[in-house]
Amino acid sequence: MDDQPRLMHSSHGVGMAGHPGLAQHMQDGTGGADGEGRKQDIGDILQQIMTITDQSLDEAQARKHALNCHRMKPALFNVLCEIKEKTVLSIRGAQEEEPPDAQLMRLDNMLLAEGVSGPEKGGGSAAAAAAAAAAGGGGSDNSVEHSDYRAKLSQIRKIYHTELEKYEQACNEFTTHVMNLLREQSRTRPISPKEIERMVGIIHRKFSSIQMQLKQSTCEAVMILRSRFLDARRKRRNFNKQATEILNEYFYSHLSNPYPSEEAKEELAKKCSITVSQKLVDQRHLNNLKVSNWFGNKRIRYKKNIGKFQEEANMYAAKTAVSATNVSTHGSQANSPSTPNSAGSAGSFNMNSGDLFMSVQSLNGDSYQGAQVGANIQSQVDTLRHVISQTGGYSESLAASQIYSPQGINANGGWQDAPTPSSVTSPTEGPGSVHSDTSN
DNA sequence: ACTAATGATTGTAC
DNA sequence: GTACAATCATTAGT
Repeated sequence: MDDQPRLMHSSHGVGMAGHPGLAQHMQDGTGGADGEGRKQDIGDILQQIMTITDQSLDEAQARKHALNCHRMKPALFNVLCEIKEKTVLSIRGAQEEEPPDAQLMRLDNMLLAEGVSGPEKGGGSAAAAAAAAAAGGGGSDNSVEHSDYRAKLSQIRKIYHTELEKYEQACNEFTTHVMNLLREQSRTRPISPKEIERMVGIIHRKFSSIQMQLKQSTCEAVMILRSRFLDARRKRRNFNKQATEILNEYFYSHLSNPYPSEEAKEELAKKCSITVSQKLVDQRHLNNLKVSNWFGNKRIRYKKNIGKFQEEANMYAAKTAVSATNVSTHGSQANSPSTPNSAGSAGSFNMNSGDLFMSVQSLNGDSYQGAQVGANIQSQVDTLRHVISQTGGYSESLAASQIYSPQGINANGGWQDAPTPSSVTSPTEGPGSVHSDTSN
């Protein structure tokens, strides 16, 4: 870095004298007078460079020292600094003081929210398992998934922190290096402390932009991880046995109208521990959607192949029937314990209880004389059909072949479109004993 | 490896 | 917006 004064000096002192051959060569080139002049300059510079090595180090040092000790040096230095400052400010003044970057803030927020940049949360997987257990209730199936996710996340976190540290260290090292360099140079060049400060600022900005890139790629990694592990769309998980049981119970006890209301869906989701591990979106809506999906699939698959589902239907029917009889013997309101929202869900279905009983009567051969049902509770109606099958002493196989005719489904298919659902399976005439739900 | 089951998605109709 | 039907994609049983 001591080349500068030497260079300046030699440009005056040596010139082209030492290498006439080169100068000659330069002059031989084509071009006008202007170009020739420039080539002359270039030749000068080349010459200087070549002669630098010829100079002795001692000589250079001596010259440097003489320059530094010159009595006019401080004054000249100050003037030059001032001029430089003014020029630099006029050039750069506008682009200084940029506002805090919104993008950077977003990235920071996200990293903080994902637990990447925040404080360490205990021992990684242990905390993850606890969190998963807390979130999923009885969801032992997705805790594995969660811990896997957490492990990957902490891996990202680790990489992020080491990289960040590396960058910070490099930044500091580079800053001190540049500062030292500039301080050193300030003895021979007009460099004010202010300029050093500004240079440090520039360096920091450069490094923070690198940091931002790091943050951005970390965010991307987290997003990819999220989508891989937590996006239920991609990674389908079967509901656990208990959840399927609860849903099936509801389905078969509402077979005439298997359309749970929003409230019912919510309750079912809660009961089944169907929870979506996404805090940012409307979780309740997603949970309900899962229940809706299940019912949609169930309806369509049941309708498509009723025979296949008969056994299952009888099983759940027996289950709910038992609980229903238990409830009724206790003299309480006729409401299936598994279907607390049944009353509300019976609204849209285009079939009344009377139709149901018509089918019930025909199915059993005899007309139904059994226990009276509590008015308009649709689930009770459904459930009682199986009470009949049980108290009537029908064998399982017989019940399977007869009881679960799709009383709610007409020939056109679909529960909803059935204008006279009973007509398909029960041509036998018979007035329904209950006509409570005719509001639809 | 093959297949059935099953949760999710998509397109269509109302 | 919802339901249905078809389909996709994954899981689980063999």
